[in-house]
Amino acid sequence: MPQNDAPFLQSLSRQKTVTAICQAISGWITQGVLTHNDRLPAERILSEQFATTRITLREALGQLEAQGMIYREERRGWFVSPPRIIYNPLQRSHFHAMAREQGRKPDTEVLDAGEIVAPDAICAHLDLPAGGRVFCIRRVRRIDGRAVLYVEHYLNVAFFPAILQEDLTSSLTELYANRYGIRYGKVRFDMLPTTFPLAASQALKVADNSPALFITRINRDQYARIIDCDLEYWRYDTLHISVEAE
Amino acid sequence: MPQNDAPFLQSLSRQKTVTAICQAISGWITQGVLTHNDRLPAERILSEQFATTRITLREALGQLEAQGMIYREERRGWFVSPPRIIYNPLQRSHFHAMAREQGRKPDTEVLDAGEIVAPDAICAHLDLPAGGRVFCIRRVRRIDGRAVLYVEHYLNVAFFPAILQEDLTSSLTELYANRYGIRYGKVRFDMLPTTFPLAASQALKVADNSPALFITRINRDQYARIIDCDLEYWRYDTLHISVEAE
DNA sequence: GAGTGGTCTAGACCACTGG
DNA sequence: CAGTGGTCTAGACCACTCC
Repeated sequence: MPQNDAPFLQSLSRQKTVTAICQAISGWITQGVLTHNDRLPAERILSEQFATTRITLREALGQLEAQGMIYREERRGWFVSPPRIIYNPLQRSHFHAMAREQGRKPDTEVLDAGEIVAPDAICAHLDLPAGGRVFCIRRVRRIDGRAVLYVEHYLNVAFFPAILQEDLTSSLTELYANRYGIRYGKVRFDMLPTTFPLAASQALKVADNSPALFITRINRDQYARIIDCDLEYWRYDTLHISVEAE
Repeated sequence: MPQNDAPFLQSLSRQKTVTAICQAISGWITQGVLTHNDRLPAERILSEQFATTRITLREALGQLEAQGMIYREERRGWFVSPPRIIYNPLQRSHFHAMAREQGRKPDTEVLDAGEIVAPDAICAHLDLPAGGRVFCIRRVRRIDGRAVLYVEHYLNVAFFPAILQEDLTSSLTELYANRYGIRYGKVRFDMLPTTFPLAASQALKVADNSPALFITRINRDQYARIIDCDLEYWRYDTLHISVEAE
């Protein structure tokens, strides 16, 4: 029997099984059969529906994932991606305000926070001598309950005495302004698509090979002093970067 | 026979076959056994070397691809990724200069160029009434011989009479300045990770499901008039975006 | 025409989630 | 503990590239 004989949808168009599955599932999504954060049927069910194997079905799911149409949660299943968040990394970061302005529900969890000897890369970013000390705050941030961002903040200790005693679940931007009189000035950011490092994939409960958007922000205050830097790992289907120059 | 009995490297550490393969191959690359744009051995050879199946081997290659460590050319094989290009989308685009400054060899091919009725999305970007006419230039750009960017330029016809008669393989930026006295001013750009559309994947000869970085730039001139927009599709392992605010 | 990657089949066991 | 996704086996044919 030729391999491509029967499978679903191919009676009409001579296309690949994987393509046919992608079109069918994205049709469900665009036509509203499935909506944001809905869970897809189990892989075995789907592979049966499409008269194919799980391997082939997973190939199709992987492509929809790459398009940002669906996402997966480790060992829990596949879900329909919600709309992307519009993010301007040049603006003074304000995760909660940004999310709320776009009609979404933000949430922040502090994984841990402490004073540490800065890794060399961080010293370079913050213009500190090697072996300098920094506050390190690791947080997970959610949109509508879905963990989308793992971030490590490294703060120059000189500017923020006793900040670890503060409530770190809210906006650092506000804390800087209200408690220390420090406002964000110039920002530099670097961004590259890659995969999650282990710490991030565990915190976000995604497969450790999932694609991610890695963004480094180096922030200065109103006097152009480097005050902190952020290493941000975003689920890569959550963001729409939008930047307007001055 | 238990599935995980023999495969390569697992005698020492109890890790997944896929992980072991990824580590081995990335070791070859970091240790210089393979360098930029070198071709990897055939999949069948590799799967034999690692005592596994092609499916499993391809899973590993897919992960290295997601990390940006290797890339593939449709039906030709797998290759070691060269270093990323550093790109600041806020700067007046200048592909050739950018590449040369970073010690790379740029190259541009014009696929086609003509005057067309602008799609609605383009009219919105250029602030034109629906059905407005634009020049459309489609190009493929290479770095060190590797096709990395498929771009569609849409120019407001009012600003660039007879531009289609010019040499379009070189920099549009220079052409604008030298021939029309138009310089880039403010830029807006939007960026989202997704996959290549068909036209782009064919032009770049990549699998049509490959991940891509989709960047839209809307460019104004020195008088803040919108003069053109670019739809850029980059191989996503080629770029390191770096932006410094004013 | 030989060899390569692209696609697909038809199963299996394991580790974890969630009731 | 049932069910799910994660991982893996051992093959096969096709379409294309390159010699």
